[in-house]
Amino acid sequence: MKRVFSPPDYDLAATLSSGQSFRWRRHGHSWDGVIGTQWARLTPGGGTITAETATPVADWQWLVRYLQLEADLNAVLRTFPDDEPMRAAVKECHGLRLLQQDPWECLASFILSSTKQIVQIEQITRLLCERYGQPVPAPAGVAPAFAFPSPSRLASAGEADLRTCKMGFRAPYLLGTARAVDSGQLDLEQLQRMSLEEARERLLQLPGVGRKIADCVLLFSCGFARAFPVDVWIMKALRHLYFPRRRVGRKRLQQFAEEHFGPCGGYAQQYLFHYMRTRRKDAPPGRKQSIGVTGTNA
DNA sequence: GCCCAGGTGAAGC
DNA sequence: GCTTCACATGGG
Repeated sequence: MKRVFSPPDYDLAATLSSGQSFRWRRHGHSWDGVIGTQWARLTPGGGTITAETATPVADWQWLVRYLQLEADLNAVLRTFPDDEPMRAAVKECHGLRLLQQDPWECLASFILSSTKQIVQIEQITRLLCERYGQPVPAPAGVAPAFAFPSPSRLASAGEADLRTCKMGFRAPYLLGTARAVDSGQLDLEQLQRMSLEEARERLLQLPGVGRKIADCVLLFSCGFARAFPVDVWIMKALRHLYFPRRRVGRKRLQQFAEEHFGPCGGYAQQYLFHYMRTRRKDAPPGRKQSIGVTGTNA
């Protein structure tokens, strides 16, 4: 089944490859993935996104919500600080969006993300889904598709068994968190009804979940646009762009980010993150590319 | 071989 | 409070 959407200013490739979700695979111009229990192929072109599914779909709300097709991007961009680094990042990453993901998949994926490169997180989650996920219908000729495994399925797995998915020392974290969610100790669906601070407190009680991963879950799956994950890339970006030649610790950067980037700070964070990661690749070897204007190189 | 990767938790000052 | 270190695994 096929349906065409026309969201303004939507860079699908940037959005799906910017380290929010780890389950999309590019095939030519198209992207194949699984949302919930639905296989989907998304193809951008000419200001549209064409969605194909393997089974008939009466209501596309699940996709509209996941891709945030009705979100007002310009309203978000207007909240960004009017400084040179943000202008450069917005210009460079025009059309980058935030997804609204399933909280469990998001939480589990980011527990697996620590000190891993994105390409490896993609590999681990793929192995995890193939081993523990429910098969979902996919068109003939494409790779078998799987849903993300449920908390209860992972809660009943053995740690050694989980390690066969190459997650290493993260296995006990994932297992412990799966058990906490499966037992009802934490109801992920309730998080979005709490304050940001309270929801974060609840997530921080899970094994393998610290400030950064908690903020990723809050931002990418609970609708807290202010949550601002600070990872190694963002630390590098903030130091370079806003604190050149000063020693600034992680906590201090976190505090600066919360004050400086405003109510949609998480969006701004994603722009900076993607900007840093895509900029570096076309930098000539052996020479650092200047990013943004910091005053010293203006 | 070395260093690093969308970190966290425990142990040391 | 802060800093340092171990934790698996793979890529450059």
